[in-house]
Amino acid sequence: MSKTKDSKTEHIILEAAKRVFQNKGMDGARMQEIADEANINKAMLHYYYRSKQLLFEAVFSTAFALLAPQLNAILNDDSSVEEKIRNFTSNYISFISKHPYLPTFIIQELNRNPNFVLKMKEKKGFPNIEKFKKQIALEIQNGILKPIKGEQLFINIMALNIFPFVASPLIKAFVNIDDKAFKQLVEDRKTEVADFIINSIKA
Amino acid sequence: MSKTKDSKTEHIILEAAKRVFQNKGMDGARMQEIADEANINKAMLHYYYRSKQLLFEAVFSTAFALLAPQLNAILNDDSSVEEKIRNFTSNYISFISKHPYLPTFIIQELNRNPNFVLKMKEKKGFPNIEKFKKQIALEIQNGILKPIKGEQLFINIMALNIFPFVASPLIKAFVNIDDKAFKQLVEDRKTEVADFIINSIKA
DNA sequence: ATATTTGCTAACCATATGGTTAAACTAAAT
DNA sequence: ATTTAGTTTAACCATATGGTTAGCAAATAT
Repeated sequence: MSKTKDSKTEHIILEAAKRVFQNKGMDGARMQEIADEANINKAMLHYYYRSKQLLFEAVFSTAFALLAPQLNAILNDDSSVEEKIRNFTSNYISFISKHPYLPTFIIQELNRNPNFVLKMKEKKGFPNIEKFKKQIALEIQNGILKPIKGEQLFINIMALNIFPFVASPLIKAFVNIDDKAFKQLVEDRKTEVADFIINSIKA
Repeated sequence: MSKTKDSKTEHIILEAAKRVFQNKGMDGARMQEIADEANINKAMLHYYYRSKQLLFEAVFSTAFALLAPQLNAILNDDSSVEEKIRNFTSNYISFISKHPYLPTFIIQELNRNPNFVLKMKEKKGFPNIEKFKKQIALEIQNGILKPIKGEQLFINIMALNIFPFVASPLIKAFVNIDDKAFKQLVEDRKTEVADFIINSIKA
């Protein structure tokens, strides 16, 4: 059996690169380490992806493309704000528990190269907050929610859901718990966070 | 005038290293860049700090020592939970606005080297959550607060206060605002966040 | 059957990088 | 004036690192 059109090697490289880049970041990652991880010759990395930068961008785009739809769920879905918050919180925490490095990786690399976010903004499917803002304003007007700016609520939802994963080493240290207890704590947050938010905003 | 005992150069190096490390991280920082930033010969870095690793640790410890007391304020202060939350939120956001790279730097580097957090834990003054937990339990018992676990509340407070700084490029993109509007948004959070939390937990 | 393309490897290259060294300079102590 | 101790510099070193090249073998096209 020969190679498929979209060479299997290319895919193996991307997977290996994902693991290494997400652990070490762009600056900490080494092309040799990626090659070792993929069990191939280092030259193959350049054969398929030309440069470290381009390989990195391939990994980053893939990662971002995985995350974006999760956010669009809360921004563009048609259910009520309360429903959306409950669904999002539960789904998002499940999702990130399966990809724990994702948010840290994305946030770290966007901080390293903020101009990078512009590239992402151009792509279709980039999360947009406008519809969400209108919905919040409407539910406030209808007396369902207490007054709050859509932007602030959105940031709060993001913060409460994402932060524990980004700051896990810090939290484990402060709260003085091991990995197992942390996992449980995060699991509890699936409902905890939604309750916390809704308690706060419901009129 | 000769040099003081604690050589001025040593201090200049530390300041330069702080700027470079906080911008580029351990992996992205270059000793030559730090030397240039300090306007000195690269060998001086090693003369005063032996190695990149030790210079980095000096910077990191300084940074952490700056942040820790801020957290202890909410954990060990004697005022009521509501007061603490209002004070902390306002103070912390003011503080970080002056040192915007601090939390990102610390979180990024702890993720890079989680075993590093153990070193910090040993130091006295390392934030401890026990007293806070007891206080929460007590105020719940007294009917002042709705039931919530101290750990979860603590994480929520951290998340709401710290996350916007850590994820600022992402937030600016999603909410579609420039630096100025972001600054205003963060300023508003000084009271916004406290209200949000207290709304949620007050019985 | 022959030529061409594709996937792949080992060896190599130029440069960057953290770190070292020996000598020079400075200022205070003798 | 000379010694001594601390400070600074230029030059250097070994290694790591991203990237390139020439060639080979299998597959594909002619």
